Amino acid sequence: MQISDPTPAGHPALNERTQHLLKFLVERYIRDGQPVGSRTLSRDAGLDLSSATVRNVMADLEELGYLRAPHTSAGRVPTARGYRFFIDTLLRVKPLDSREIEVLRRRIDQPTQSGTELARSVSDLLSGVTRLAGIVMLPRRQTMTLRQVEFLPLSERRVLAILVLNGQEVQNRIIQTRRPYDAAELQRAANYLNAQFGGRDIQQVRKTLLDELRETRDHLDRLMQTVMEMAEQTFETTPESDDYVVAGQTHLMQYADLSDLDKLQQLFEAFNQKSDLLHLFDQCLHAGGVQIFVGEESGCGVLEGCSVVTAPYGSGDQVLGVLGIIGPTRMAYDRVIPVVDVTARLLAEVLDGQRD
Amino acid sequence: MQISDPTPAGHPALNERTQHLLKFLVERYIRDGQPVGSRTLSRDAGLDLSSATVRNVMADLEELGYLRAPHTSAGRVPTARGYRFFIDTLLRVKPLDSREIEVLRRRIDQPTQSGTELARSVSDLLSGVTRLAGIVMLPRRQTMTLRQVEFLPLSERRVLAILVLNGQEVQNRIIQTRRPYDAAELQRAANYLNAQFGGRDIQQVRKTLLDELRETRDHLDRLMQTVMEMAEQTFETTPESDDYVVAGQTHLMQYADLSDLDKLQQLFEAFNQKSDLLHLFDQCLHAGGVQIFVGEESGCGVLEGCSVVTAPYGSGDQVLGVLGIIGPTRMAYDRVIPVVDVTARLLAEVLDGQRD
DNA sequence: CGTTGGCACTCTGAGGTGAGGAGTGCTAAT
DNA sequence: ATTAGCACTCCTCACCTCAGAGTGCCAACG
Repeated sequence: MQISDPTPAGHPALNERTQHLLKFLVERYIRDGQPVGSRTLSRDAGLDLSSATVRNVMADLEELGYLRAPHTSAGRVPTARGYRFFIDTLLRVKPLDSREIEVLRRRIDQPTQSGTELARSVSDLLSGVTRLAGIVMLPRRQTMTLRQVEFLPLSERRVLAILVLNGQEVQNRIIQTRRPYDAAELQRAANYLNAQFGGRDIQQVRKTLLDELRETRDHLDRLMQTVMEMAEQTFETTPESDDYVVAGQTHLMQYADLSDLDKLQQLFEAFNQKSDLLHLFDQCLHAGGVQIFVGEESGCGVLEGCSVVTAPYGSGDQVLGVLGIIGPTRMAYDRVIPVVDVTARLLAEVLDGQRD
Repeated sequence: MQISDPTPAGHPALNERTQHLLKFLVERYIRDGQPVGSRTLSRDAGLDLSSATVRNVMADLEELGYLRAPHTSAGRVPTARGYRFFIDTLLRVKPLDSREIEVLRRRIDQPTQSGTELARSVSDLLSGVTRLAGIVMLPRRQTMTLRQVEFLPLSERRVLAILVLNGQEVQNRIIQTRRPYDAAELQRAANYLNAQFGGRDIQQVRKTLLDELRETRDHLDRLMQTVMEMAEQTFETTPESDDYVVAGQTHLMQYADLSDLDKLQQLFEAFNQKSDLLHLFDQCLHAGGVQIFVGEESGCGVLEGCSVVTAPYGSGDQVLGVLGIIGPTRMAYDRVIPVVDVTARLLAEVLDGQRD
């Protein structure tokens, strides 16, 4: 597994002792959620140092921006920068054992009717295992390959267009037509489109057709006119179905770190809003591995106090989407990271399997 | 508009003055969210009574279970029973003016691709207008009429079944077949099904087919075998797509009445769980008008402190589903009720319009 | 020179107190 | 039946205190 850092920031060299103390402090804070004081470190960190010495080290770490003290006499807490350093250079991830992986695989590899359904079940899984909010972005429309298109007359001027994409995803659109079409005409148009464009990228299809239309303009034969009218609406703005699926939002209400109702509400609204998070996930599409955003690193104001762990998933060598979790900055990274990583891999496997 | 009471409870007769005071108190409490004291009522209720007299009346109302005092010196608050009486016999609803109705109509009567999309947009509307959580239950699968069915071969052993229901709703199912079918066979099977069962209720279709299968058993001709294998999976457990759609849950976080994080979390989980709420809405399907559940009247523990206002909507004389809102018990019923009522009517209109 | 014990200092959070206010219930007078 | 008056209760808030935790700094130590 490779973990990439979205905002590589220079970290000054720290001696081993300092690193060890920082690591211990972050781990302890993640475990207990309480600011960690010098005494605790002196006692439990296993370094045989007096609390006074630890205090000096902590003062240095605070100077460097890795720690901060909520108030004068309250021990120290990691800052976003502290978490960053912890994740980048101190964290040792616990790989999942094969039994756990098997459980995940079984839960992902269930027969599903649609991409959305699969995404929902995977995000459920993520949120269930991590007790955080799970997110699965759906395969992007751009990278969809047209497998088959069919037209079904519904009534006089309404035609149902059916798109089969990537061999498992089916989309419907209802088209209002300018004139009535009969079944035979529609069949011919579909045949033409399938013959010409089957296996091609859907965006490309759209572009090619538009170009063709522009060139040949008026002298289209009847078949091509039909094809054009159908295709125009079929491939137009592909229906923006749900772009991602969230599960387990309610888990976030349990973390004291986020218990401010206002913040929480803004966060939930961001989940519904989607645009901000989509932007964030877009950035992770081509990261080639687990990516972590701590606190406001994501550039997203509402994510203050939250971390996001993502991994792209793909079928074959093609990136299809991104999945991940959102939780409080104070989360068990050593566990969450491998879960996200493995889930992405398993999802890829399953998608590969469904390809025929 | 008729408002029906799900739990008709006998109310002892109250003299006019008492009713007036109760009405004023509830209205004031809904407006301000503060317990209302005898002085306030004596001053503002317009009855020219001393606070002492009012106190006597309030003591009676408390005795009857309509009011309660949060603590000794804190004025009175309506109980669930108090709200109930208020709604049943004191409330005067403010009808929407035609301009508001027009705005609603426009927002509902947008072209949509599917029932789910329409439901989402309507629940968005409900939650936006009322600043509560809006819920729209989708048309029940039972009452769906089969308009058309088509089969599309996807690969060797996978067939895409397309169901057109009620003239606007389209459903897809991918079917794994026992043996390969070619397009012509599938076409014949679809033709048969359409001819035999077009316009019939989908559950009925399923039942009829099953019966037929049981009777004729082994001596089915090839066409009927195809039909059976297809139909079996197509009409089987109709895919349990989302049963209802919720919007604006986050609004509920703003009400101090519900600001207990634990409660709120349970409530949100109930939204996801769906089963409890579905049960509740089922009860409203045939109520024939706006129905209101105050507090725990719904029988649903998590709805403590919440009220639910529902109305069934239908197309023609057929009930299709239920829509409504959920909010704190302390809500502006005089405004919410007509909004829910009118929205249900408008949705029915729109559905009628889309029928062809 | 890094490390340590000691000490004064700061800040939080829990618990206690007391005044002010709001509202009640009761009673006796109207 | 209604009302004024009064004693009473209870909440809220501001204020205080005090113990506990943790710090920063300094001087001493190996």
